[in-house]
Amino acid sequence: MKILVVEDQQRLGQFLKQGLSECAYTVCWVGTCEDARDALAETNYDVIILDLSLPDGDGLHLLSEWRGAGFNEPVLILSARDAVEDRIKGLDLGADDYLPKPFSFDELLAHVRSLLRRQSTVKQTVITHRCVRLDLLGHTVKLKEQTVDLTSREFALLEIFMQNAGRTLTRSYISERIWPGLADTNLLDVYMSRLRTKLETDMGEPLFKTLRGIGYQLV
Amino acid sequence: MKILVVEDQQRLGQFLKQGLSECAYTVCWVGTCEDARDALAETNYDVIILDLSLPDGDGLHLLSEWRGAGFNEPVLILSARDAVEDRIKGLDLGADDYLPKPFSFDELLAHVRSLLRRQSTVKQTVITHRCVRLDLLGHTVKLKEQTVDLTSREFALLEIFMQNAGRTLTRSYISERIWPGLADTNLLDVYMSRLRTKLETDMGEPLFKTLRGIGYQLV
DNA sequence: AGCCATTCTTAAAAGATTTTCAGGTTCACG
DNA sequence: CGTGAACCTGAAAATCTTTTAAGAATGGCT
Repeated sequence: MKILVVEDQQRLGQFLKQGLSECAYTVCWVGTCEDARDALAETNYDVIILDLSLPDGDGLHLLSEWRGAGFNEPVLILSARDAVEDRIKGLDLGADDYLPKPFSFDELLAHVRSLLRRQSTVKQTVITHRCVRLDLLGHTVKLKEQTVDLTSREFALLEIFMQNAGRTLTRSYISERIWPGLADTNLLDVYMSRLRTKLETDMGEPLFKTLRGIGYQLV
Repeated sequence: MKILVVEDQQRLGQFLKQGLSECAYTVCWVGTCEDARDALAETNYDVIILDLSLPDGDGLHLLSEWRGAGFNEPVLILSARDAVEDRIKGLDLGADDYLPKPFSFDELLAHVRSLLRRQSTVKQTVITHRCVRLDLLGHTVKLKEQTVDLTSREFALLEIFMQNAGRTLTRSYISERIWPGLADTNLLDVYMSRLRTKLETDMGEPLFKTLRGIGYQLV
């Protein structure tokens, strides 16, 4: 389970990162709005813990930006501001939970568990990786805000990679999934080439890494 | 939107019922565990507001009973107990939110809105109607256990009907959704015919009803 | 460097889907 | 009952997707 912590205070950020890590969560800790934007654009998170007072902007603004862009990860707001109006504003902007500072770490954990439990009953239908967003329900693909038209085989292939981002997938594993019984063809090569020409435009490093003799990997 | 309020204090219960009703929610107010059980067994609610101290039992016990039975309506716990341990216990038993008394009504509303919003983003991925099952994620259709192969246009057309089962859909509405800008063709006729031959096999009454001069309806 | 196996790319054939079109059927209304 | 508009259906044409196949490029190895 991946958690993004957006917190500028050094002490608290460090504390959260360490505490959550010890509970077997994968934690990414950023201290600015800009870094938070980058982090979320890159991968999916299961929960976002968001402090409102950030050096380069308002957390609430960041939240409404995300919701507007279609990100619907559960957000837990962390804030010293305990004015009722602020809490209402936060919830109405799309926050899922609100924990006033100071709080006990155990209580934070309980809130995180609650949000995760809820999330797990909801099937994830949008997968994001780098600047690629795959909507399984809408069957659409976006490459940094631009819609990319993929045929159904192309989509299926990309879906396998997105579901296993970072992992190495062998040729036979992929082929068997998309073209069962059609080994000994070079279909996979052809479709990898097509995906690359459609997706690997103006990107720094390539999206798909070839592992000679083994298979491929979405980096 | 239907809300179940479980609250034994006369004054507070009345206040909540009236306040929420004025916000256009349908409210059912009960004062005991027993009534709450009955109410939930009878119909679905979109949100449950649960007070912990009840005359005939503990609210937390009721909650764990529900979760055990598979009810996963969002539950907002309302409680004077503000000990951290109690809040943690409530959340871990399956509550989605915790509002300590006393609270402002506006804040309660914000929490309710947040819970409802989250609920609505939970997308249904399998739609069933009569003996037709449509899996939006898997992009598959089953007609009483038998898989039916549909092309993507056929699937899109069926999806519109399944999403609006029973409702009358005008020709222009459907056409505009699937073939934007391609009015004045008889594509809809052609595809309705195809869907019918694929789906209306050995069924009693037909699946699609034609409303002459208007459109169609999934019955 | 030179070789070989693997992977990449391109083009064209094969296959499937979508669209068009024309003739047939049904239904409401006079 | 005849008429016309609306709807249905089958089949051909156009388009798009998938597959096949063959030469080019690449990378590891001696």
